[in-house]
Amino acid sequence: MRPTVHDIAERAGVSLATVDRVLNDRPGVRGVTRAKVEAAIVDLGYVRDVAAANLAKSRVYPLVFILPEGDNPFMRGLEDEVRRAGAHSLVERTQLSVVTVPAFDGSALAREIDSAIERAVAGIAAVAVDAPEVLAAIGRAREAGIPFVTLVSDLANSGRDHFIGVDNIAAGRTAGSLMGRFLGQRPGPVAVLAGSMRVRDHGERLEGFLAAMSAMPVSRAILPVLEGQDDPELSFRLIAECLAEVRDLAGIYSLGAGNRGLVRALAAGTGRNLCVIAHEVTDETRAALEGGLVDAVLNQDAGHEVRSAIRVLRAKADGLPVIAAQERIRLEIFIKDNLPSEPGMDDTPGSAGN
Amino acid sequence: MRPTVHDIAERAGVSLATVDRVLNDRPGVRGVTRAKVEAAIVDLGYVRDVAAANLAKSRVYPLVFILPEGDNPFMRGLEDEVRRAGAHSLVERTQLSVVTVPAFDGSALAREIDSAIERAVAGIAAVAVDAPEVLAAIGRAREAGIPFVTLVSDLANSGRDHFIGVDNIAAGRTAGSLMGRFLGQRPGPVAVLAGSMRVRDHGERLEGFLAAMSAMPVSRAILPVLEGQDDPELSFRLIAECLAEVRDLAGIYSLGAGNRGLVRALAAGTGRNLCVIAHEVTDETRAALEGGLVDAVLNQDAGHEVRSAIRVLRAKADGLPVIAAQERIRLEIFIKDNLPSEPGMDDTPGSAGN
DNA sequence: CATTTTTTGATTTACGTACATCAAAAACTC
DNA sequence: GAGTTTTTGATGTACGTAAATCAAAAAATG
Repeated sequence: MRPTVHDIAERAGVSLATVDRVLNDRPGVRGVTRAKVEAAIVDLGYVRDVAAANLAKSRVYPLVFILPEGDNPFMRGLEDEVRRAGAHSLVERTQLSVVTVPAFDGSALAREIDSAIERAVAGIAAVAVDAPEVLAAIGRAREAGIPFVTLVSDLANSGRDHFIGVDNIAAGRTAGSLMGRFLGQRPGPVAVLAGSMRVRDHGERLEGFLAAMSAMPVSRAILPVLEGQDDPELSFRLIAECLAEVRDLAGIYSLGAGNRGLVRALAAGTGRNLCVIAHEVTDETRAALEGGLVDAVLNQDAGHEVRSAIRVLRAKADGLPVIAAQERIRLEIFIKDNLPSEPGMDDTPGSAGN
Repeated sequence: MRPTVHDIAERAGVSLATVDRVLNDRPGVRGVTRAKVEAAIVDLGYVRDVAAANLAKSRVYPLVFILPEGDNPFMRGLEDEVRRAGAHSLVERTQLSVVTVPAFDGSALAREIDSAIERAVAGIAAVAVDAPEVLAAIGRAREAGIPFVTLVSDLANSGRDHFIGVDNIAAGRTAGSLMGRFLGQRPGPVAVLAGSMRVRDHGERLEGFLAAMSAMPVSRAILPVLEGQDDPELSFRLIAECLAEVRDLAGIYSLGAGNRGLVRALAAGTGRNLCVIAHEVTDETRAALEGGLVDAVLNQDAGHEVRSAIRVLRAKADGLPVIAAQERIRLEIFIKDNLPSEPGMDDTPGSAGN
């Protein structure tokens, strides 16, 4: 059975009050007494019952998610997942709130981080922006003892507790390998649709893609990057023009969030049998995958990321260990055949029970 | 703030003791009083604080995992995951135990299920076997109010609470689609290595595979199934013979657990540039994927499955809802480029923090 | 209406921990 | 050794729920 504070008191030959003072770093304990108590804690392998402590303290963990604004379907999906998780989070003593900031706006993000620090939240999860003011704000959060998790987009040397997202270089490389394998001996160049090359994630995906394509047996031209700013209209136009101008185009890699425009252009470009690889399962890419317009979608699971962020922030707030294997976000490859059924359909494969 | 039993008592105009009787279905409450209390519960949106209740009851959830014996690497990995989860499960008031039975032995499995029922465990997770005595044992568990989860291999019409695993027909279809795409125009037949066609899962994977291959533009012969009984030596022999006899072999689909023998035969068959698709990431398939002997591995995450089983059984025991999206096990496609790093290496991609 | 039975309420104890209070004991200082 | 300060212990209350006990109240019965 699990040791309790009573066992520590007995083992160390002190009172409950002294045990409490040691466990909770309260003043008024001599060093020699403290040592006795700490030895007893180790001997007994005592682990605090966090649920009991939370009950005693009526504790609630306010967590804030800071996400970019805009109509990026992946980010909107991420927001939906946070809101969905927040709907019944009080049962788990967690209070989720979502704050949005203009996409790529480092100073707005830094301001929201400071605002969250001011409110003394239990943890912060944010989609990072590569800016010095964000770096400094993360530092301040950590100094205030607030756990910080970067989500989807990391920030190196920021002191954040954990990054929850995929390795973008590996993502690009995976796209390149698949593209090469799917195209096989078929000749023709490949186009790349990005949001903006100023975004580090997009740069990394391109880097990985180029590396993998260049390792393929068949040498193949990669056209200059089309920067669609993740805007559906602009992306549509760029791809439509590319389809019109490049008669022997073999494939398209969409590494950003301009997929709505891409899918529209593909649907309009009748009879072009291209190999298309995109990122993130959204309504558009799901339909395109099922309809055969897109060959593979590389995905990171927004639901898993949100749950992971909550778990990590909770664990850090409680001073508990994080299960690394559970919190590692995998880069998923979906083709038509292994695409999970639509969210909202609750049937388990082979479902025959309650 | 969350309503408590005190709020219910006040709202219904009764005492705490009466609220307790209604909440816990204890005798001694008139129908009219019960209705008042139940109305108050609904009005207030009261949800039991399970952590507080567990503390009051000193509750521990004993859960049992019944797994097949043998040197099937996936099943041994599954067992490792259960044992790893069990190492610190008492903190979460869960007590995991593992019981192994001879593989495919329905009566041994039924006996262990009944033994677990006898011990009044809080939940049972088992790799199912298609046998009437197993079906009956699951029924008995459910009648005893013990939640039951089938793991990896389902059993239709068994009344189990949940299946945790992948859709094997979709798995086979995925393998077929990938094989077809990777082979492209390249001519030559494809071999299939199975454990035993008596196993329903293996039959389903083959079914899916054949369906996908027949939908490919290039018509291709599928050789008669090689049944290696998931035995490394037999599998090695069958594949080695196949390599020797079929000079124009284009690909191999390994749908069972004979991958150790397969990889050995591939490594010995120098210069054969085959497209190979296997199931489950194990030490052998990981090395083969990284070394280029295998082109893709279709995987189900054992760690996720174990955590999911625990969560589902806990939720069922508490009468709480299961988050369908979290508990859906995805069929993962791994190529060399998106293979997660080795377990035991705890680094997060882009890791720059604590 | 009297008697019996059932229901209800008040209360206590328990779980493990947090936190506060104050008197008594121990340690420290001169 | 006396006076002061610090440490320690005993105790109580709190969190939300479970569960038991028994007297009082309400309901049912004849």
